[in-house]
Amino acid sequence: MDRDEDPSRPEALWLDAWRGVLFANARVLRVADQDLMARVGFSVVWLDVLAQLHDAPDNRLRMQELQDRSLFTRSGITRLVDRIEAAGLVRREPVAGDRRGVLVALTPEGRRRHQEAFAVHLPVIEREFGRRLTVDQQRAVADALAPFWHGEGAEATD
Amino acid sequence: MDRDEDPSRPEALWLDAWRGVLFANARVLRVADQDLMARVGFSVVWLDVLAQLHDAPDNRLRMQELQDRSLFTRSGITRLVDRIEAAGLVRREPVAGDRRGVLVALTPEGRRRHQEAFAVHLPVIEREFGRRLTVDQQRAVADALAPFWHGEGAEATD
DNA sequence: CATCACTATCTGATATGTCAACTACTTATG
DNA sequence: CATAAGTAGTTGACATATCAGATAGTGATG
Repeated sequence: MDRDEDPSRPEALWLDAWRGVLFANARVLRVADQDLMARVGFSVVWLDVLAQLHDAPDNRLRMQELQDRSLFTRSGITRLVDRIEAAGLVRREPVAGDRRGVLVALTPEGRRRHQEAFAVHLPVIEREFGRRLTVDQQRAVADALAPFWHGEGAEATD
Repeated sequence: MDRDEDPSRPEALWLDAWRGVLFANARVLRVADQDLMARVGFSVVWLDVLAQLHDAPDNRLRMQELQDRSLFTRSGITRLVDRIEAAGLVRREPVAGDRRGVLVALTPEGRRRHQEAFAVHLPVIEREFGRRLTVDQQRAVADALAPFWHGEGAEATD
């Protein structure tokens, strides 16, 4: 990892990149979250859970898997699922062969609401985020930040 | 890290970029927050407030200004300041000429702790974020996301 | 100077998320 | 099998965030 760093502003580059991430995240998420809440009735946190289940085989995931794919703690997931279940969008089911475990399954209603929310949410992200970047920038950001969601402990020390 | 760029999904690019922002933000922030909490005794939310005051003229801001500038807290400034004040890092002062308003001022102790926290925090961000990107990637991300903090669409419709 | 509309901040009720302990089940070991 | 160690998920106590008023001060109007 030998790279020459500009002696005049040695840290400015990664610090500016970090600041960009911080601000982009905060600004876009605030708008998108409020929009989603107003138009669909739940937040991006719920949408994330529904999306994970939507993408999962058979629309089902164990609590543990849901946690790995999210940024919540174990108990946080428990309570989050409690609420989404109370709203009828997911359902808890036993796991065949392991009576400790719990499967979280998307209900038909959950699938419907997910599609609706996704359709509403995507254009907002595009408008608030995507449109402000050129295609080259989109690619650059996607590539640069991919390690953060692909592998957890993935050292991207090229 | 060659990602499959399927031409059948034209939106995948900015969506992947957004996902990167989302995850990078959350993952890095989580580590940095825990580190800061363990080593300095307060969270990045506090650091954010102290930093805003540090950068402000005369190390003072009104509640309203603090709220507008804070990245991490959209509301609830009153209670946040309550806690930071109870810890002795800031102090509430009356505003000359407007008895409704409140000025939040950094105390000497607050200034000291801010410097300490900042010195601890920066290297963590570099390790968790900066080091995972090449210099070219740092530059690309910084350039692409600059609009989000150079107060462009910064109108908070809160 | 009474009153109305507006602004700045605070407060109570409630929602959300965390940590540490807990229950229930599984697996390994003798 | 007994039992101990490990795993999956939940719960209670607590910290913090959020929303809807409440409170107090300002400025304009007649």
